[in-house]
Amino acid sequence: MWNYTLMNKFLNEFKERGYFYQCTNENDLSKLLDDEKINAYIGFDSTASSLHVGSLMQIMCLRLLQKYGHRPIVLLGGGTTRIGDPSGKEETRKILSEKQIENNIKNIEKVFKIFLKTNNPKLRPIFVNNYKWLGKLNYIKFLREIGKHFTINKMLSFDSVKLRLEREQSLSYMEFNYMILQAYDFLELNKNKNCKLQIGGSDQWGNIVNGVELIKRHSNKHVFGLTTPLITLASGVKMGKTEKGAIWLDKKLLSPYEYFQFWRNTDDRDVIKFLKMFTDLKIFEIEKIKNNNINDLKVLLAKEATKMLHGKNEAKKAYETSISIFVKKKLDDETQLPIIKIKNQELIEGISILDLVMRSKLLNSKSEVRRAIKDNGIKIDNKPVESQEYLLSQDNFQKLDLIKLSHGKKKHVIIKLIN
RNA sequence: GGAGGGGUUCCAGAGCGGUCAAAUGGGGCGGGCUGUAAACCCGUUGACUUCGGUCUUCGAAAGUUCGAAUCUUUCCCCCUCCA
Repeated sequence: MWNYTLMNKFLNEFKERGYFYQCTNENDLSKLLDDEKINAYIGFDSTASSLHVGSLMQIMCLRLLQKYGHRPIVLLGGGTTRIGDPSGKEETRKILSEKQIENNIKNIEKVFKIFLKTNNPKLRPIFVNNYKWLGKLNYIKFLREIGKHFTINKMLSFDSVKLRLEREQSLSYMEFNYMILQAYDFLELNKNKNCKLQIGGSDQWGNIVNGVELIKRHSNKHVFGLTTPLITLASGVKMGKTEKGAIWLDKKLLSPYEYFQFWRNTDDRDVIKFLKMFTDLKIFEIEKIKNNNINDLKVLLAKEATKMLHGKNEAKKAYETSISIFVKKKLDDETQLPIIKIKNQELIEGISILDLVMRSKLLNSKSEVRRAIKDNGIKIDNKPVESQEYLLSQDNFQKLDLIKLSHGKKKHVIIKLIN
């Protein structure tokens, strides 16, 4: 068993925080990290316009790396996104247009500029787009130089391929090549950016190993791969996906308040784990407080996580919004809840509750609203609306020019009167 | 290329001429209990509705029938076995 105290500090913390799953050669990597500051990369999927919390652990890995003086390389796969990774995919992906991919990449970069912000120019993240090299590959040359290092026998044995074949799901030749392209990315980054380590989720193991071996065969250099575990929530669901939609790391897609709430609603069993994984709190500090009131810890988690992504101010506002809703049950103008404006004039005729809820986007159809009302699920200022005939009128705004419209206990919207 | 089996509402999966907007389970949503947790219990889960109904859905199109998810024909897709 490897002795923790002898292990490289970065690796040590990497493990303590729960990021570690597998490594191609732990001892040698530990030595390398002791001896020099390296460049390491992680590739990110660019099929959506933003990343969601499912990628957060990878981002945190780069952040940690940076903290120990190593330089992160962020690969946004303009090239591989055009192909699609078959790992864990039930079906062939749809192919995105060039424009879309370029836009996605631009937007995703912003997230890294937040998480990997630094004053040290030597540690600034390097952004690379593999389309730059993959886009101009010469097929024959590529087969001769790179393709010769891969055997079909071996490729067939990788889970990403094997599973698809076993389930008799079709796997296109295009997708079959994905792993070679990813291996080639590593080779390219090793040559041009002196990148010696690739990190990825455990599902990337096969792809990463391929890269390590390719570099060994092609350039006779020893590089490393490191994977993180797949995080499943205590409830058994894969992290980051909720029925309502993904937890995006972009305030245009998910408000800071909703992001805060996501963390605030963490399952009890996951709280300590998440504090370690997704905050900057020191491990020993977390150990000290781990028996504190569980709800206080959830608030701490939510505050820290929100602060990291959206900044101190937004985090504070998100916290205050949550307090005003769940504790004080009072409204104020500073809220981060969505605000729906209505004109005084509209109140003369009155606005039907059906239309109002539709405008608030709290629900998607009038039928849903009717049902929700029947189930006591629609509330105005915490009082259930009793009839679908309910009309919003000037009477609702006697005291304040704000009212709160809610669906259930957790989804709220502010209705604001304007002239 | 030959022989069979199948495509059903978010998912899995029943239905196999009217009583079917379609059983059941999962998931989702709401309510209760609580701690903005878990577990549990209850309700709900196509759209529109003047709450009487109306409209659109069972791979696609055409047809038989008073009436089709259910029968026929053609087409598309998936699977199993044989060559």
